[in-house]
Order: sequence, then C-alpha cells, then structure tokens
Amino acid sequence: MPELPEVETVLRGLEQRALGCRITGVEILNAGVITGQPAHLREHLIGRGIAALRRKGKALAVYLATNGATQGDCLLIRLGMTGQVVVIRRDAPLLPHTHVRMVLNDGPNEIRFRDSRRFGRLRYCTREDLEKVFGSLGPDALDVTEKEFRDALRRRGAIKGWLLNQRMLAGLGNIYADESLFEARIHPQTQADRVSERGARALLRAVRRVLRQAVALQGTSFRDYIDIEGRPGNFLPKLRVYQKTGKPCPRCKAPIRRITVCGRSSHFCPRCQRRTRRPRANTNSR
DNA sequence: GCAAGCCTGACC
DNA sequence: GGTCAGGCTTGC
Repeated sequence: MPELPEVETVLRGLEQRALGCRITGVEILNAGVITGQPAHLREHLIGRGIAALRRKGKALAVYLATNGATQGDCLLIRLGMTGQVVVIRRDAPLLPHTHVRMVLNDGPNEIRFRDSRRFGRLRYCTREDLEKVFGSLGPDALDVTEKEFRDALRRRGAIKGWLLNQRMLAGLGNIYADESLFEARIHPQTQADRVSERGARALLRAVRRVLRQAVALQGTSFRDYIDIEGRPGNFLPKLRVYQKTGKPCPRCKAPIRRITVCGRSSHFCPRCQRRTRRPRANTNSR
C-alpha cells in the first residue's frame, strides 16, 4: 500500500524521468479515477510542462508550467491502495487497470496511471484547490516538529487511529503505523492523550526512523506497489510486526499478535508493547 | 466476505 | 467543532 515512502519514491522517480518534460497528450481510459471534469483535466494538462513535484503525506502534486514557468496549478495524484504511476514506452503493452496515459515529449515515453481497486484519484488543482487539500492534512510525518507532534497528541482515541488520521499526521498507513508503534514500544490501543512525554518522543523518533529507512529502500511492496520504473520496494524484509501474526517478536521472541483497533488490523508484540494505564494528560497545565 | 485510503453525509 | 458509518472496488 502506498504510504509516505512509496509516494516519495514515485516523486523522486518522476523528478528523474519526467521533470522538464511537456505533456503532449492525455488519454483517459476510465473517467472514474478523475476527480472533477475529465475534459477539464485534459485541457489543463495538454501542452503544459512538468515544473516541479511536491508531496505532503501521501498526496503528490505535479506542478504544471507554461513556457517553463509554473503557474501554481498542478495535477494532484493520490495512489489510494493499489495505484501505480509508471514512466514507460508508449508502445509497451497496455496492462489491465490502466486508467490514464499522459504522453510526454520525451522520446517514446508516457506516464501511465494504473489502479486495480480504483481508490486512487487524479485531479486538476488550481493553486487554491491545492492549498485547501494540503491545508486539510496534518504536518507531513517527515517534517513535523516535536512541538507540533506533542500538541496534536492531545486528543482522545487510540494512538493507532491517531497515526492513521491524516489530519493529525500525514503520511502513515497501516504498515508504517504498526512498525513505528513496535519501534517505540507502544501498544496500539494506548490513548493518544495518555502517551507519556517519553513515549511521545520515542514515537516521533520511531516514525522518523522507520520512514527514513523505508524511503532509503524505495518503500515496501506488499502486494501491488511498484515504482516509476516498475520495480518493487526493498523494505519488505525489514518489516518486524506487520503481517507477522504468530511469528516470534524480533526483540523478545513472544508471538506477534493481531488485533483490531479503530477498525483496522494491528500487529504488535504483547510483551514489548505493554498497554499502559496512566491518567489522561492534563490539558490545562503547561 | 474482508481489507485498504479517502471522501461524503448524518449526527451531536 | 468532532465522530462515525457508508460507499467505492476487486483480489484474495
């Protein structure tokens, strides 16, 4: 599932392979993946250059340029669960679930958007649209400051759901949420506002460490994820608890458990990640 | 029939 | 303001 490291890998791939190119054609094979009017999207993309790329959490903005200058508008890409963006020769066979093709003025290449589950979306965004979309997201998980992180933790509900809530912190999905909680030795059902100061520091450190390592390894290919060149990520062997139900904890050998928290499967070590019951942090203090 | 990420709408 | 359910889709 594409989370922050996978989207970052796609961003870097597009920077290498598509930055500076011009979009000369857009073919929409399935309008269902387009937010807004498909014709509108085509009109705004055709003839435009790719000026820059920017990511917040799992959202990827491809800035468009006219005569080399960015206008602040962009193509917003959200990969959903199974979305893929590849740069590939135009004459390469069209795989199933290919929904959009964007022809580049770069030799024989085009950008393709594939998505079997069709949870992913492409959307044309004005500068204002993008500000709204990015504004609705919490701080990016790799940019968040300790203060922002601690302040955002002051709310009820399980820490697992908090980590998955993109309005709190943008970028984590189920894989890296479970891995980060394991790293920080925090039980997924711990209430966010009852995470100790030490715990909060450990969690932020864990989130950064896990995400940075995953970015360095081009992400995790659990099922569908591939990068711009069609290559899988290399983080899979680094997973310690995600989908390891019954396997020994890499730290203490206790069998990894799977429970449902906030409606989402959560993998954790029942010995390393003890459930703490401490008083709710007093929001009036400080 | 479940699971996933994100959006929408209902409700307090 | 916040929370929560429902819907989308399809491979397993």
